[in-house]
Amino acid sequence: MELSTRYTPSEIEERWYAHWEGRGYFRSVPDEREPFSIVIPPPNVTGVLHMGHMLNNTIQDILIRKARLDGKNACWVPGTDHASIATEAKVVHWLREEKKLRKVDLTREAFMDYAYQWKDKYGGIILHQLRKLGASCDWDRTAFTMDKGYYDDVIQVFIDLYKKDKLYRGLRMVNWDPEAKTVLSNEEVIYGEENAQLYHIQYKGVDGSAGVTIATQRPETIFADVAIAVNPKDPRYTSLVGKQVLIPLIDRAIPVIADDYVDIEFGTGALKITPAHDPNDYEVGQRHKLDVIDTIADDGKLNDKCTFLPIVGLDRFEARKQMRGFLEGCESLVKIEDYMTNIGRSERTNAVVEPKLSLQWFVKMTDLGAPALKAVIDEEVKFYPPHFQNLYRNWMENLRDWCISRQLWWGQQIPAWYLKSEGLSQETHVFVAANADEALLKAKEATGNNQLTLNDLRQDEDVLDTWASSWLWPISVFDGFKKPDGEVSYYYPTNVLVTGWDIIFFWVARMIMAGYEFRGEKPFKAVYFTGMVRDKQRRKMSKSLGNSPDALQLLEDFGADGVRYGLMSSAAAGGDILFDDKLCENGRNFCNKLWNALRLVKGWSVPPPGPLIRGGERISSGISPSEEARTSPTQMEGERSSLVLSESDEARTSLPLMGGQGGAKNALAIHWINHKFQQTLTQIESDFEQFRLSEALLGLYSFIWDDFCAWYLEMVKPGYEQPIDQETYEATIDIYSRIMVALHPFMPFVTEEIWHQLRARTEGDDVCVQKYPKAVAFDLALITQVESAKTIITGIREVRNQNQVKPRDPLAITVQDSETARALFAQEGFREMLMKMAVLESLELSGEEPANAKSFISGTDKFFVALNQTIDVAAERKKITEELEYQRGFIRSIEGKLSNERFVASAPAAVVDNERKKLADGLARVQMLEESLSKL
RNA sequence: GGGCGCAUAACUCAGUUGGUUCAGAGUGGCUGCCUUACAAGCAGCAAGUCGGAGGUUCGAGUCCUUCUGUGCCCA
Repeated sequence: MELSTRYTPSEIEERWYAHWEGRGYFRSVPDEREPFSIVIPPPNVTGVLHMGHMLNNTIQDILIRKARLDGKNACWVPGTDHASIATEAKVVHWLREEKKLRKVDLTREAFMDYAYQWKDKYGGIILHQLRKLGASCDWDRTAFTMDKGYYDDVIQVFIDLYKKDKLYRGLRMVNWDPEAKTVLSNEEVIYGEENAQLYHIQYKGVDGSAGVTIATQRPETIFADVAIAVNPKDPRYTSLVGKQVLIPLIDRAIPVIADDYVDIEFGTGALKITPAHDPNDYEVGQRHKLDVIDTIADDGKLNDKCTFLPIVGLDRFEARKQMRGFLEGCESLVKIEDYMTNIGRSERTNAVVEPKLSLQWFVKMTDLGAPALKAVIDEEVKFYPPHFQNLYRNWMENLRDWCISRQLWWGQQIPAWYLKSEGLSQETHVFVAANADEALLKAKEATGNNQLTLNDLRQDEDVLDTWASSWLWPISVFDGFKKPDGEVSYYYPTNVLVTGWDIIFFWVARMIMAGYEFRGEKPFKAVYFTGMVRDKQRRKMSKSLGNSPDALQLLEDFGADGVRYGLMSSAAAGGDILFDDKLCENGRNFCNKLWNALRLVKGWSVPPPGPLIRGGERISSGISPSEEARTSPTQMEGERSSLVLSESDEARTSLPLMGGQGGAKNALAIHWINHKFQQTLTQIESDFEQFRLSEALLGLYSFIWDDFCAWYLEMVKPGYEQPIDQETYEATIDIYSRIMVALHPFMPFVTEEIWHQLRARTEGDDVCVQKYPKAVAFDLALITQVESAKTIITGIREVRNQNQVKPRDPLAITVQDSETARALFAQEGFREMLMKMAVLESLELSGEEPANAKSFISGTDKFFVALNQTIDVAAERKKITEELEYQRGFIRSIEGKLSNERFVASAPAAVVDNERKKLADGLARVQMLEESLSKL
């Protein structure tokens, strides 16, 4: 079969994904195996796949696929978050555009019907997009934070917390989003430096004196002022404290008070106190028992409490503009100065947040926080990278109560009912219950009035903060609230959470709290924090900047494996990644490399069983192999070669080295690549344990590209139109297959395809469900030996390059006879390997230094490359002299170390021995260089 | 103001408990190759006082102090 020179991912990916899913490989049910579970950070149900998702989910998929290959019961639970504000906004927009309906004209029930319709039609697109990435989620478990069961869990938790007195309703200063007309949690407010103006306004004294000048950036709120505050230590104002001043334009008298909160340095040192519109002013107001005058309505417009009619009904920003004229008109405006300040904006709508006094539901955080903080400090829950502990601790030690009510419809409606009757304060008549009937029972009980009906009750209009549902995610997706002893006890705690550090407070911390509060146990053993994906200019990728590449287009252009490679190759845990298409290009090229290695191997012809063919050519030389190549073991028809026959890696690497059908060279190459693979696997195992996924991938990449393709395949590759021996062929297919398993977690599609191209496989023999190769002990000496061969070959190639000798022109090499050289060449296959890889016509070991040759040193051996050209003696002399300088310096530094008694006495013996060896090698090299120099 | 990071080649970044020839990778650059798997490729090469200064140590890119620059979080 002809294979294209390029790997074409598109149809291959679709086919394999369907195959995996069809065979139920991603399905997990509890069994006797060790579980390995991950719950997906649920993307917004409105979301579409972006770079952050791809990074995040690639990491999860790698971990899940690795666990699956390791024989664990891997379970990855997918799902979406109802994202109350974002989704409600989309639904409102959709109703307006498509249905010509306004939210205000709809009943709550009708709106919710439409919202669910919208969700079913447009929601969860992202889950389908994740399939294109290769995400091996158990789709049968797809969860949604507004599913009936999930909804009920959220309600039950609310009731539970209320019963435990960890939840209360109270009047507090909150962050109000006038655009979405809802309250926001502190975490939903984004602060940024913005240009603003500071208005210096004079408040005249009631006694006709000059009074005081204050500085404010919000002149439109002066009508809500209830006092002027100064610092008690401020000598400028001591005489004023206790006096009354007049608010400009309306001439309402307010007192001047003293409070430590006031910063003497800032502005004029006098501060207007507006408890309704500033959290700090609210605190001051509380301390001094001042009134609260709320002059701004829910929509951000000024209300009639201003008592200054010209600006009533104006938006707060418009009012601010007009205030300038009004203040100038009454000669109260002293000056306006520009300054930079932090402005808080709504994460969702970008509207400037309005501090507002409001009656909301809060979760008490102190009790919840303590075990959650301890868990992380004690590394019960381990953070990767660990420094996020500090960020977490910083926040957890300064917890404020969590405002969980939102003035929206899309979400879990707060299960609290109030008695409608006038005159009763809502606070004293709140009934928290699972449903209206229960609430009614409670109401009757509490009031002693059995005549009450459902009509007398009113349910709280608000819904819960989205995070007040997603903090239950790791428990609820396993139905852990209703069946605490069910499968949740198998999967929980989950193994690892993979998420961006930007939601460490929103979500991670709260999940840990919920875990301990509702199950008495952590929700996950480890948290892997991903960095942010940024563009080349280091900007965060965002829709508004338009700098985020289209995720689907990337998958289309480079293939899922290519994109996965691109994201992972530069994604150390916690570090931001500067995304560049180039990275995906590397990934695509890597797929292509793998593909072409396949083409090479598939192109080999294997002769039918019969007389053995000796693959390694023997060229007579002065070197005699340590012993005659042993013949390969007798083989049964159809049995795999001795070099590959065993299923266990242990046996594979402990085989004696001997020449097989492919000769000593191929035998050496096969052994070497197998041992090198073990070495790579050992590293990968440790990388995985520490979540060093990027290192694991790069390790595999260089093993495959350099060791396997550039060296191994070139070593065993037969000559043009030559067949390959059975043994080498089998060994190659075998190692190639195992490499595909090792790479599969990172690049699932291309590895599955190649796995099937390499051999005819029986139904169900898929790479996706193999056993991950287990690292066993490897022979470092053997690896080092072949490394020396590589160094020598590179040395010869360099001489070639420098002297314009064509790669295909055979060269004659002389090796300076020495003990070390003899030892090297005693290795069977070593010489043949050099002959082939360096393209040599002869290789002699000799005591004589050949004339007219270029020399180089590798290790402590000296090689002469015969050239049919005159040697530039001066240039050669210069080169050798430079090298000599370097080597002498090298020796001096080692001698320095070794002559230091304290070094010799305190450093470990191995280190000292190694220094001695380095010194001896250095001296040998110096001697050789000096010889060369004298002969020139 | 409090806290947390980062600074290594032209660029983007690795570098694990301090110790092998440890100063690395990829990209870019340079030289030469259309070599029968791959030009999305092959062979080779050059570039760094590991931000500055001090300290601990037999030994520091790695640990400590400090300075400078820079980014982020919280207030």
